[in-house]
Amino acid sequence: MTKQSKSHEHLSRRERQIMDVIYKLGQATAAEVLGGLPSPPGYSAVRAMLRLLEEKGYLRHAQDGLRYVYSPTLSRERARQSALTQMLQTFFDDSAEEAVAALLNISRSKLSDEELERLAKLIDDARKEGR
Amino acid sequence: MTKQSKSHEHLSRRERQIMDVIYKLGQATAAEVLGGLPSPPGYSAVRAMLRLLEEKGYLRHAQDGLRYVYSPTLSRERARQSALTQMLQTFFDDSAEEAVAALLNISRSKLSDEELERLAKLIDDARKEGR
DNA sequence: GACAACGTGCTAAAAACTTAGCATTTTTTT
DNA sequence: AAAAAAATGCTAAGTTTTTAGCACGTTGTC
Repeated sequence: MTKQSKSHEHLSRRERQIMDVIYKLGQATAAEVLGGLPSPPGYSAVRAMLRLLEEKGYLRHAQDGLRYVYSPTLSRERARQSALTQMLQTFFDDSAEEAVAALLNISRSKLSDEELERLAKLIDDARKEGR
Repeated sequence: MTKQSKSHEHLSRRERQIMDVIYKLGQATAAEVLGGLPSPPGYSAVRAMLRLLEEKGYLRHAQDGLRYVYSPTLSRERARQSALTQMLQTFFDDSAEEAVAALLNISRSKLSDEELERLAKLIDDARKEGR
């Protein structure tokens, strides 16, 4: 194994689930996290886990009145990249082309004309830049 | 939580790591899996885990001479979709457009002109179909 | 046909993860 | 100003995951 994506790779199941909820929401309180978990455990289990994740450096919290609001240490931007990279390696033989194709395929119906147009432009830009 | 992707969501850390290796390789023997794992455990730990994953229905094996060659139950194709969908939800607010943009961004340098051209065509097709 | 090499199955212990419960603190309500 | 409500911290127990070790089977080699 060459590179550790440093993040998701290490997390236990619950930890990962919790991080996912927080990334999805941007930031979240214990109660919100609880609401987003599959087979949700008790409230204090979630809190314990959040404390643990913070201790391990994956989360930080800000105080909002009485509550803690947790947010990821690693920016969503970077987490995205890391997750995408890992995904490319695992499922797409490192081929971005195939990944894009799969994405288009999945969301074909959901993409509006405007979105498609913007995408076309993005690719066009990439092509120009390559020259 | 509405939907379980039924696969990765449930797996423990090691289980996930092992499945990733197998998806990456397509299929793999115990020794190959071992070679692909981070902080690799002992050989027999890996074998035990493979047996467990098979028992749980995530893997099947074929015999090749003396060895077992494991492959995923869920086709790579479907696993991809499931992983992408989950990823979209977690990191991209369900926006395929943003995901594609991020992909292009990450692999800008790695994409050849031909690949970009094929992508342009894919998008073009999607646009035509939308009409 | 004995021996080594390679591979598997199984079991039980160690380690890690996950959880609940109680004590404490701060805020809000009456 | 007392009581209730909303949060957190911590500890210890319960459960699951993860691992190593040993027993057994098969194949090849001398």
